[in-house]
Amino acid sequence: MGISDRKEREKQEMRRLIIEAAMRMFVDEGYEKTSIRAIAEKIEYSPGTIYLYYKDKDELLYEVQREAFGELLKAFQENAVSKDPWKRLTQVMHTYVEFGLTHPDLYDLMFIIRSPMKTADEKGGWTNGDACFDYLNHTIQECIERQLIRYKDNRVASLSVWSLGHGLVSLEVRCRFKVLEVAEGEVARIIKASIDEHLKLMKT
Amino acid sequence: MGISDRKEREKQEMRRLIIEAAMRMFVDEGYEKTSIRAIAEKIEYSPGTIYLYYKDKDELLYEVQREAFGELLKAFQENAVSKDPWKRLTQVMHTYVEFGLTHPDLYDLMFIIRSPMKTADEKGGWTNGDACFDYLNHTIQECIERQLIRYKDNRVASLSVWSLGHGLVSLEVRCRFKVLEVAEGEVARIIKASIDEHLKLMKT
DNA sequence: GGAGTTACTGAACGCCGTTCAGTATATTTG
DNA sequence: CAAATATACTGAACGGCGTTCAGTAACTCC
Repeated sequence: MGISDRKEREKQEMRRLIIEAAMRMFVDEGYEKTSIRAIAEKIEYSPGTIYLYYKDKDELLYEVQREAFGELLKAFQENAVSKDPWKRLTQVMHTYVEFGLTHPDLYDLMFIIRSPMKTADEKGGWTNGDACFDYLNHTIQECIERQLIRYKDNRVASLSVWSLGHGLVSLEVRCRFKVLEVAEGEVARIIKASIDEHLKLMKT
Repeated sequence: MGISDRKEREKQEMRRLIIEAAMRMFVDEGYEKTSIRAIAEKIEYSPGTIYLYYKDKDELLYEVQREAFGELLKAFQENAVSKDPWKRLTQVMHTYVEFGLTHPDLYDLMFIIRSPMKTADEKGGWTNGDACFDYLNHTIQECIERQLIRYKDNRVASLSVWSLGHGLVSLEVRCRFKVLEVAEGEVARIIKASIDEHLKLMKT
């Protein structure tokens, strides 16, 4: 039956129309400041229409989150591909931080925004998020197996490395490095130095 | 003139009444979810009254932030007082993380909430925040001077250590460690292990 | 062509932060 | 003391928000 195919296609197109407008506006203005009404106006539909395609504003967030994690994963797959797991680990770290500093509002809704995170819903609510973490995790596992780093416990190592990266990015994004009282460009330099230094410390 | 003294005193009492209600509610429910109306109702005044004492909701946040940083500083002064700078550094770290995990909503409005942070306003908008950072900073400086840690650069070391602590707390507070797929109590243990491991790595 | 389904609208609900004309109380002045 | 002024407070109102839903218009099917 061709008609219901078309209907399905149109439905998907509408979802894309909505989500693309939403993503652009989340990135430009941030999640909180973007109103459903504004998204509706942008795509030239009434506010109510959006609720025919997404349950609520949170669901828009999840969808955009999924896409954003997809982009981060892509960044890993493009910039962190060294055969040497140690080198790859440094690439992962720098890619992660670079991503966060370049797309602060995207980073925000991936890692900072207070989101229900719900349960780990079976239908992969955080699918790509997992994939990103796995990318780091596998790299670290390899490093441990070959004794390239001083950590013994996989989870402890992953947590440490991720937390350092996230701490650097999120403190910068939320302007908490003002206490340092150094020039803005300087901060980015120090952030990179922190990563390199930490990597050096953990190298065997 | 006794009357204007009393007036001044009453004004300060009113400010305290407001800020104490606000703080309790921010801690119980979070900043975003706490409405001016609800604060007003709690202290049995009308919403408009609050605006006679504080310019806007942000100013309530700043005030509570100041108090919260005061409490963190107090925690440092009580729990991180070892003469040995290396020991003191480990105490600072554990105190910081403990503080964050015990008072997640307070931590939230100190370090995570998107706040103008304005400029570093002369009248010490972040006074106690600075003091907390200095506490860490001085400890690290001492460690570097006595060559107790492998870091050479004061700022890099402070940034790294703080970022690790903040990363651990804020990822936990915002439920991003769900990807780890370990039991809840386990996470706290791994977090502490991460700190210890990192401290061990940086020790000379 | 008429019945039934689907897609969409936009007014309305109950929140929010914030403002401000109006009122009641307290103080100063004559 | 009474009148005039200053102070403290109220609560309705404004414009915004996310969300719902009765009503309408267009499309599909018999």
